[in-house]
Amino acid sequence: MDEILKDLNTKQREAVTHTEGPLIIIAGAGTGKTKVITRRIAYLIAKKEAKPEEILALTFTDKAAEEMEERVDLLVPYGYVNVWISTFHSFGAKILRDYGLEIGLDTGFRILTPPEAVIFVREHLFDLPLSYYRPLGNPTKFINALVNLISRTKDEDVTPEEYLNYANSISCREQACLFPTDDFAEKSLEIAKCYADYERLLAENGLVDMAGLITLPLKLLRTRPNILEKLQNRFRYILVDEFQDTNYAQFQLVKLLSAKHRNITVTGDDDQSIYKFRGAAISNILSYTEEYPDTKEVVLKKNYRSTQIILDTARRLITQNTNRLETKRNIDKRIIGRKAEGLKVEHFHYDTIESEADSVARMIEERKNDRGYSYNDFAILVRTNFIADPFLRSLNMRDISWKFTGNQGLYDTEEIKLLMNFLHVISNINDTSSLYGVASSDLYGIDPVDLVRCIGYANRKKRSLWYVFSRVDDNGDISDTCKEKIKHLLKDMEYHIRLSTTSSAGKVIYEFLHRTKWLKTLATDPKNERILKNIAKFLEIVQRLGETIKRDRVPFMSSYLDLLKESGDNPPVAEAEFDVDAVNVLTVHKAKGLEFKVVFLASLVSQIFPHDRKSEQIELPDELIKEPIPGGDFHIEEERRLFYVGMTRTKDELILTSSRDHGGKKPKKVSQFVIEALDLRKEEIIPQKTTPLKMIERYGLVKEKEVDYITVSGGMLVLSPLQIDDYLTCPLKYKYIHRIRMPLPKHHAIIYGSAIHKSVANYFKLRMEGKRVSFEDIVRVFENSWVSEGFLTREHEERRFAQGKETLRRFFEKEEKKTTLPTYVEERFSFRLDDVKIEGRWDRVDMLDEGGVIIDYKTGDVRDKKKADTKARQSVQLSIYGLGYKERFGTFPLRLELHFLDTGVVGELKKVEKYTEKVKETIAEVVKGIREKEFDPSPGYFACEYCAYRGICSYSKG
DNA sequence: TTGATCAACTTTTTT
DNA sequence: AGTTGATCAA
Repeated sequence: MDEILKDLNTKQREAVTHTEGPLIIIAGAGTGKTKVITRRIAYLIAKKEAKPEEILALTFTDKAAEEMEERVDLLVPYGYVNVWISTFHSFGAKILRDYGLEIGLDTGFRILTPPEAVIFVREHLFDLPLSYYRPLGNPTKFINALVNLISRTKDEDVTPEEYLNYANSISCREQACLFPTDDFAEKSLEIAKCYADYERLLAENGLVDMAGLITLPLKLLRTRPNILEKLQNRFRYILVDEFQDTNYAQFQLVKLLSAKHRNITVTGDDDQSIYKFRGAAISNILSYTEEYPDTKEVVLKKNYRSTQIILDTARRLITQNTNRLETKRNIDKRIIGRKAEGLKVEHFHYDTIESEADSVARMIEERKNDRGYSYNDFAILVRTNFIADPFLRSLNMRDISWKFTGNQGLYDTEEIKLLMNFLHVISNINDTSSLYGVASSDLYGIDPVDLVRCIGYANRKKRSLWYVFSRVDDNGDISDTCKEKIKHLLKDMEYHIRLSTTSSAGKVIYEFLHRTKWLKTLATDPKNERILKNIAKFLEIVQRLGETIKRDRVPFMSSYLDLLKESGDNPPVAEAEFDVDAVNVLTVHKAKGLEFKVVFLASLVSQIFPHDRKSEQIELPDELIKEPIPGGDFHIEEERRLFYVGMTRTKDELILTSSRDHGGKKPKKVSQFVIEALDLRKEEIIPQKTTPLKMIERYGLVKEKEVDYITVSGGMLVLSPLQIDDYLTCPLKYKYIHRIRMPLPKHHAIIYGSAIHKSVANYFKLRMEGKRVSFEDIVRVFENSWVSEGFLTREHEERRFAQGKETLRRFFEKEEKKTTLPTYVEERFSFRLDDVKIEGRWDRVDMLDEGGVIIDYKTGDVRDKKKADTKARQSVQLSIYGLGYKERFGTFPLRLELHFLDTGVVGELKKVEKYTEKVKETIAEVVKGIREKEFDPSPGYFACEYCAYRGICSYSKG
């Protein structure tokens, strides 16, 4: 017993020794919360208040559960202790394994990770009652959002029935015109039905998703009183860690379980609630006393981590929030620091993000040398993973080792890309871009120039790269050494294709690693450890997937992996060894619960910290959220708590940094939180200028530009509007498509679009020849232009085809009513602009009395006029069409139009002159770029997401 | 005050 | 290919 109560302060002891009845421990940062909770468990056992198996302790992470268990083990004499310490989720899983049968659940159920849930929905996409949320032009568009929404809905303990009731009530109100329309009721109903069916499908397949690990036990306890009673009797004491991060459903579960003995202990800190985005209900902690009016309340105020000055500064910041226990319930949370004196919290503002990062690295070096710190004592905390990059680079420049926790992007590493390309080739030898990816890798080291020659050859012959490779002997342009390499590559691939018919995907990959001696090469240099780890991680994923899919063979595996990737799953890359002495770089979220001697809170500028709020693709309606919705600017308050968490990680010294120039056009402002915490006036913030010497030094580090081997012939350059558009999206993409002309598999949207186009054009041509056209004639053209390629499923293709017919019918009926015909259809135009020739084609031109109207037909899901107008204005192609008109007819066209055939919406561009003038400059820039062989990639979130060359482009983001 | 256009950013994480 | 806040012109 002495051991258990040893070196506890009064408040801690009070919390540990409390016996009967509810208890809340409000534990500010660094006040020894874990210590209290573990000692309390030991105390209850030692005092014989409860047997070990009568205690349930719930945490959020495996790590936290492990740590707690370890510490309890040390405190309790008889070694192995039967206390039930686990995460909420694994507790839920255990309950379901034991009693799931009672609610008709297959107790051999499998747990779906979120990406697996996405795959599951995608597999059953056409079994679900979707329409708006499954646009046929991009059926997978909302899958992620739907899975997220359902998960959030479950967090809020909202059942499918409740959602359905809600949707129906909206529908009633909408009909009574009490609600703004925008098909909200219809959409809600669709979601409600989809949610219900999703649940049914999961159950039928013996699956439980993450949120289900909470909601299904809830359902079980609510409908089976005998089981509820059994569990209530069993758990004499229940303890919940990090209570401010529990969601509504989790608290419901705990409440139910503890209803009998009412021995419920929760610990947490309202000021450290930072997981709103995954359902954390801060109201749980804020209104705990309302739920349990007889609760004992202990506030831990002695801090064992930070200096007083740091705590005071953090407090100045956090008291700006309104949703706090201190303000709501008048609790005094002022914490007393580890020591009274200490270093002031400093803020440094810099000119550029680079100089900010350099200075942080320099300060680390200085402190290490002067004060005997080791690298481990330092942490650089950032708001987003993305912003850590410049800091890592600066550390590299000074040869300071670092460990960066949480860099996502396993699928974006070169090694995994190569393996994915390899799997693609094994699945489909005619996948030219993937074969290109494998061939150009270091493993085979085929000369890029020869490779481009082969692709050119493939294009001329209209064959795949594989075809060209297999006849490489006939090709006089290719060097003999290269021919050998190509043959070697083909032999390898053939070997693995044969192997793949009898072996699992994991085995095939493993063989590939061996046969190419890649594994061996990597193992020779310890620097490659990270690459090896990444490969191991990838193999693990393949393994796990292999267990869950019907046939573990490469072709299936590779399409599942594509799906995983598409659905946004991108596991973190391997981390460095834990015990190396290195500076810690991590996000504030990841830093929660950790402490460091010296903390740099970096990149403290507006739009980054506080981060801009990003709304979900599909929002969970407020009405369905059961926790009281907090007032105040909730988003800012959450960010402020996050900032507070970051500050309170510090033991000795806290340094805040920010910088003005982040590479964009607009300068950044210092974060409002810095100003609040330090009570600064704006004029006190003067950026420190980068010295010219520093700037020059940095230039030395810029990677030399890759020499481009694509020739742009002198003289006349011929460009199409599409080419110009592609160049603007990404110069490298332009190079792939229009210079290398890398063949691509057909995308269903392209097949659909071109079939519609051909049908429409054909209709007009016949009409203009004076012929009568029946709807059947149009459909015949449509059918003949249709290619069965690239569709998700047979059903998708059929529906899309039917939709196309519908679109054409509407088009036909509309046009038949008109008395006028187009003046030109599919009319070619070309003009010269300085030394470039622009060649293009108008879909349709109508010469009206007032002037010409150029029409471009589009397929796509544009529903409202405003959006269509915006698209028209933003379309470079349309402006070029206008310029072409001016060049041919000498006058500007009256207007330019985009006709969205699927929806019947028309976007108009009326200020033709302005836009055609502007587009001239744009063209000039593109031409300059192409002439100067500027094919540097411009990777961006959207550009890359829809780029077909992601798999082979090393700059691709996401 | 409103609308058009530009520019920036596409999070944080657990099971 | 989507949204939002800022900024500028009308």
